[in-house]
Amino acid sequence: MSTAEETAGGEMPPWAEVTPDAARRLLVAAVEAFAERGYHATTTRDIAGRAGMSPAALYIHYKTKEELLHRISRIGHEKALEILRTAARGEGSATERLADAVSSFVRWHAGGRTTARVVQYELDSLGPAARAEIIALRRQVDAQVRGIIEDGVASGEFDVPDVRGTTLAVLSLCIDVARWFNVNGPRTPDEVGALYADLVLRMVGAVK
Amino acid sequence: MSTAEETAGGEMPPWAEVTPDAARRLLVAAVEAFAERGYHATTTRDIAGRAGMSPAALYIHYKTKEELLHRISRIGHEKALEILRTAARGEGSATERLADAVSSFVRWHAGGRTTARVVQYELDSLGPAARAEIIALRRQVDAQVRGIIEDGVASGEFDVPDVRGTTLAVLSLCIDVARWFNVNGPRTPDEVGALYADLVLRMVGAVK
DNA sequence: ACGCACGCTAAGCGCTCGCTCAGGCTGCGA
DNA sequence: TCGCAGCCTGAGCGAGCGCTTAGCGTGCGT
Repeated sequence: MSTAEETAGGEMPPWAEVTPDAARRLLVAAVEAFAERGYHATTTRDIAGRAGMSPAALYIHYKTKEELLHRISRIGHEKALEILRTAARGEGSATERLADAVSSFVRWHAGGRTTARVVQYELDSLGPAARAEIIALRRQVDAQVRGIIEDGVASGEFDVPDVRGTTLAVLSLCIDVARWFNVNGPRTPDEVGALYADLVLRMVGAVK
Repeated sequence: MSTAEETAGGEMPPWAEVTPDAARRLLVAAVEAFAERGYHATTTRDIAGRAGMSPAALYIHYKTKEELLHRISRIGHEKALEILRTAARGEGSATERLADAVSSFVRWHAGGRTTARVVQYELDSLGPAARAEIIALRRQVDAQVRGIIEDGVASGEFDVPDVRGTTLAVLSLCIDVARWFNVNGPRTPDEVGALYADLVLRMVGAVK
């Protein structure tokens, strides 16, 4: 029940692109199970059970357990990339775009912590081919943030001696939210997003 | 061979307190295996094999596979806490002590990435009792960093609106190093430590 | 010289894993 | 009305898991 609320409330229209309905229910169940226990500690019986099906039903919609993780990871990374791209292509100053990127990226990690956890921490559970595909998406994620920071440096808004290192730190800060954020804790995703946007602007030396 | 070098070079005198010799070899093997594959994906046969022993030998020195993780996690957290306590009790200004704390904490996560990974990311694989013990250690870790930041605010060195949130962010930044740091990458643990210390001083508004 | 305690191994137990397969519902077109 | 296609289940396979047990070799005290 609390899990259902979290998933429904935290993520916008989650996994709407996954069809048919039974395949989506299995995928949502897998996201919850992977986030709670980790990929390797989750059994196919557990996933099927959460979706109200028998273990065999899973294999009608997915070839293997790993295919489930691959699908989740790809869709999740595409969503994350879309969030950052939207912020990076915004019309404001580099300062405004960086604050927007960080706050929305953090909100996604906090609000959709279930999904974000799987996406960010189960990369090594994928096979070589799937992992390579996801790593390529991550490089695009990095490029979005680096682009904004480079813009700010060029316009004189930011003072950043090490652009690549600072980009890494900014992303690192956002991603780690998925590790520690607690839905029942004292902070809302919005609050953490605002706090982190402020901290990141300080990191890049924005005058604000 | 590269694993042996990493362990020997990255961590100072690693696990010297673990005796007898066979128990230490098993524990070191477990750290490597857990870091590479994760706790649940690691088999007792794999651990014993890396230590050059038969699977049964493990159970002479440890009651269960989980006891190995518990021991690793406790020793690792104690080491991390010791690093931060040393920095927090230093004699310099809050600015100097915070820079010292961050750079040494980051160096530990980068240089001993193998250990740090297990310590920071396998908490949920422990049973309730062991997990509670480790969480208590983590609260002490948090208290060290928060103490330095409070000192800096009190002395007027720092400008921090949200001390608890900023403490969280500082620790978060350091801990995530264990996720992304690559021993064969372009940065040394020292370089990352220096960069991150600088970024954190910016986050707390230190004049420097 | 000898016995015994200790550290270790070979073998394997009971169990659960990911995954398969034969068959049974159910709804829709003809 | 009936056949057939698409989903789904019950039962279970082979494999590998954590862990146990019986017994072997070695070194040390006496």
